[in-house]
Amino acid sequence: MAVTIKDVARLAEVSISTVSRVINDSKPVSPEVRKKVLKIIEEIGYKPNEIARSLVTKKSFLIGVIISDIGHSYVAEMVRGIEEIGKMYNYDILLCSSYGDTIAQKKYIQLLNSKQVAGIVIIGEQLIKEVEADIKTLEIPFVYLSRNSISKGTPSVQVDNYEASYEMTNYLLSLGHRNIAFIGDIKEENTMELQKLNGYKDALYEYEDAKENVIKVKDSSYEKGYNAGVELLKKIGDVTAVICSKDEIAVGLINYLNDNNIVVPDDISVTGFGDYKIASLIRPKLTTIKEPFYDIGAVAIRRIIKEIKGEKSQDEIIKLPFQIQKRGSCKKL
Amino acid sequence: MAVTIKDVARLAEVSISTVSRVINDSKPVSPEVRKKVLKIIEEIGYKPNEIARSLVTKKSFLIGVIISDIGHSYVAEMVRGIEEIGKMYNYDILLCSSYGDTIAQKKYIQLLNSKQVAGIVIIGEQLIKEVEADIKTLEIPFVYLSRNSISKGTPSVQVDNYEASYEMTNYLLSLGHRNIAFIGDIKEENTMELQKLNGYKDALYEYEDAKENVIKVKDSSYEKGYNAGVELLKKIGDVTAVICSKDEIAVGLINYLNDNNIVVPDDISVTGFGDYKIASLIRPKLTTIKEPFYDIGAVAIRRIIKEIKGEKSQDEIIKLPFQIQKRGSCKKL
DNA sequence: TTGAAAGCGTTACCAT
DNA sequence: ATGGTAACGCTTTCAA
Repeated sequence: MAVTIKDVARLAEVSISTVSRVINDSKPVSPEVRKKVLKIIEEIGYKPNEIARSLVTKKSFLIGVIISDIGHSYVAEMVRGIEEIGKMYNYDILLCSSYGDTIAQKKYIQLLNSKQVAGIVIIGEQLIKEVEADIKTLEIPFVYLSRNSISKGTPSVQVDNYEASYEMTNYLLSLGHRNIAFIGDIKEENTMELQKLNGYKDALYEYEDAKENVIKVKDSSYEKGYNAGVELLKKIGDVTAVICSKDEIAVGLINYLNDNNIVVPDDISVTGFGDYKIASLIRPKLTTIKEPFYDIGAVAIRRIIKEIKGEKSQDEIIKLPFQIQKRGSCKKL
Repeated sequence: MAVTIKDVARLAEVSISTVSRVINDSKPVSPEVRKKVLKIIEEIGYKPNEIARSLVTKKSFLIGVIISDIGHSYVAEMVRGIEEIGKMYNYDILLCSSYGDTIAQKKYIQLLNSKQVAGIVIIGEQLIKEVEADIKTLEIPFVYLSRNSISKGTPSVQVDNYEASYEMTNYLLSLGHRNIAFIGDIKEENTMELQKLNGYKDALYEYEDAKENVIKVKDSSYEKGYNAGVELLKKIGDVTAVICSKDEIAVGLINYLNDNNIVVPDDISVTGFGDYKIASLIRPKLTTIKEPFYDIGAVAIRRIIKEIKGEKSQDEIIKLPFQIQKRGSCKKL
């Protein structure tokens, strides 16, 4: 049996209330007593039982993080941000992978609630309204993070996708490209992808000689990017640059082009979105939008901690700055 | 205030003991009463408070996972395995990233203990004896996972690195290569790297015309692999194939060779170790040893759960099968 | 089969 | 400034 507050109290010859006060700095304790208690604590290596603590305070210093899949490097980055900043405030991370399954998400939300988590972060491609409703009834501070979808009225942290896409398109235009294709996972609900598409379109709009070319893919995977290459090839000679809405798509596309003896960037320029780890590992290195995933996680958890402390946050959606990473996959025309 | 066992008891007109028995199936309850209780539970959506439960049972259904860095894809894979299998047994994952810092690891061990975790998995490049000692005093089931170091007498799950390296070397030999270099992060403590080196050496030993060439790197990173290329180039023309002890090293090396107009696999064959995600994303695709990281995590957690249930495990080190993934980075001489 | 009550290790209120 | 004690929500003896 581990040592408890009672042992400390007995050995220090004070009441457990006093020991509690010393541990929590909750009420004044005379210096001598404090010293004595601290000494005993040190001696017998007492550690407060967090479980008992949580039971009475109803706070667990646990942040539930429901993710789609830790295998995605951007998710891992976000989790890092959440964890590292959380730890600074003594919060620990309870990890739950849903693999996009709504049932699992709902189950985890209940589970997290029963573990009395202080906050919840959901990271996923999409936030189902049902899940959102579930979480809101709990009155637990929460933030939704995605690289993909937007949920109106839900606290979130992200970059300005429209702006990023606009700037990237402009960059390609400035390089002399006029026939720039856009490959994206565009669905009605996928608002971020739509924002990117709009940024692309609006940038092109300012150039009379620019031509729009949109290829839709069903999801944002390496394979879909690879396959999109087939459709793109029908347009080659025509298209000189491609904006991909995700790095995976770009990498898949580059591999397809490579496998078909089309040289990036000599024959065609390619850009991505995200700046995942792989972006600087492949050859040519990928020109892409650097999304600050770590910071997104960090800001999300800060926001939650703020809310725990009672400071209601201001904006629903916090926008973080992005950057264009110019690398070898693009070339002046 | 959430509904508690008392509410259920009141509404079902039974005692809380009975409700408890129904929830836990711990003692016989008459069918009618059970049904009534279950109905109420369903109706009011009662979920037992896990915290209160843990307090009395001293079990938390939490598995502490202390990792180096979730950013490494192999770590992410292991965590996936741990999490997914853990969930099947109702265990949740408490994630702690140490970034290799011993102090942090020790702190987390105490923290996990105070949260009354049922088991601990440590994933890291190295397990410091001090940390190991700490954990062993706790008498919490634990497993150490690494892609790198071995800790004698510590429960672990891994592949047979010697065998894998031996087979990979043999594969290259069978392709006609005789001047095969080995690049590894070899330090005294790094026993896995040493095992790989020995596998390589022993395989070569059987061929009289085979030549040994070992390049040591300081750690297993992409950069070190890239830089190892410099040293390797001094030997080129001579060396026709390179075994890298990690995929990162191999990818770094391939990029270096690529940047210096040396064609893989035409001029030189390269192999890796791990089969991280990137291995099949780069061009040429990397021939490598597929280590079953997901399964390693899965087996580790199974082992812990077994131990929780009182079945002491058999072997200290469980060996899992590996596979050689033959891809484009190697060529017949 | 069921209920009453003790107890898990804390915190927080109420006295003193 | 300090101590006593109820309460947190549950499990688990002990009796009935």
